[in-house]
Amino acid sequence: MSFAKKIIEWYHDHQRDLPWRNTRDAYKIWLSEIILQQTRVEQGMPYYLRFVDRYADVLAFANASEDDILHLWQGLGYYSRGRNMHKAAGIVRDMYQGEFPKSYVELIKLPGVGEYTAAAISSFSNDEQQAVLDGNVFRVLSRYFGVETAINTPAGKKIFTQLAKDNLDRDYPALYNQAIMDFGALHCKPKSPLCGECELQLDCFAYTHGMVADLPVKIKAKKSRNRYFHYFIIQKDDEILMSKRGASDVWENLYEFPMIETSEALEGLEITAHPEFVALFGPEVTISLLQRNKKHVLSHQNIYATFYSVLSSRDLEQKKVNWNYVLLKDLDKLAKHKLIFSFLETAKL
DNA sequence: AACGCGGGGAT
DNA sequence: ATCCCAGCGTT
Repeated sequence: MSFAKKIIEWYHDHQRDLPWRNTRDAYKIWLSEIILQQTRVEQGMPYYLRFVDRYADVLAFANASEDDILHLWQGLGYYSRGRNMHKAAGIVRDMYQGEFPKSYVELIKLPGVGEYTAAAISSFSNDEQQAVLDGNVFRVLSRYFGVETAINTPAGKKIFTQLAKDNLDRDYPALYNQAIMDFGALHCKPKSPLCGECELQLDCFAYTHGMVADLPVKIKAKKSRNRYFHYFIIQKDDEILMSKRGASDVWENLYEFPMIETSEALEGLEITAHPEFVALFGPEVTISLLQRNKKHVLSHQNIYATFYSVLSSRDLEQKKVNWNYVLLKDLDKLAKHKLIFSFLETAKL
């Protein structure tokens, strides 16, 4: 029996019932695929349900504002996905008359849709013969066929792309793609895979050679850097000063409190001697510490955030173009990153 | 070819 | 602590 048939056989007995598998609507499949990029099914599920409920079709999605999309995306991470989705929806509205494309060659042109996502949507919505290659597929193929080339190198990508294509079930591309990903997620897991009860055991290179724990090979990421953020809570009557983050850094276009970044950790109220602080607030300022060195871990950096309460007599709204006073009761409506919304949950302003 | 980009769960 | 998740875009 072919590799594909064995995978599909496993799938018949073990598949998950997921909402985006019960539709051929390319819009809904697109929604699920973008949400699930680098995101576990359990984590993405509530977001998927919220999005299909709020935006029933791509036109509703396109006609929302980017702020609205990011607000619904809040807490899911990798926010460029939300921004790119909004751009893509606008393209589908303006260039495709609101009809979501279903072919690989059209899908891959959309922002946020790469090779994996184009293969997934075109096979699931239109039975195109496109093999998906995601983290699950890399792992299953490397173990079963014994490929030791690192998966996160161009050479590895080339080998695995070919291997994925060669093993695609040409008669049932959608079924096979779903099957191999579920097999990787539920059975051929990164840690403690279920080899003991695996029907593919005797044909699996890694199992027969005692290399299951060694595959796939992956080049390790470099170490995270440390950053120190100082956030200022500035209230005026029933309003609070908020700032919208710019490009070329984390959390692009999300809202937060006005802040200063320093290259080293600071003690107590040392921030008041910082040139940037003096330029913003001047000498006539009252400041107090609210929360110190809250650690926030991203995949590529460690952020240490300190929160201060600030009373200033200056007109601070004009200090920066991205600064604006927001009614406290409207704070919930802004798209914020986790550091900010989790501070607000405990702060009770 | 390498890097930047979140947040959370499993081990 | 470390790994990795239905990856993509930029440099």
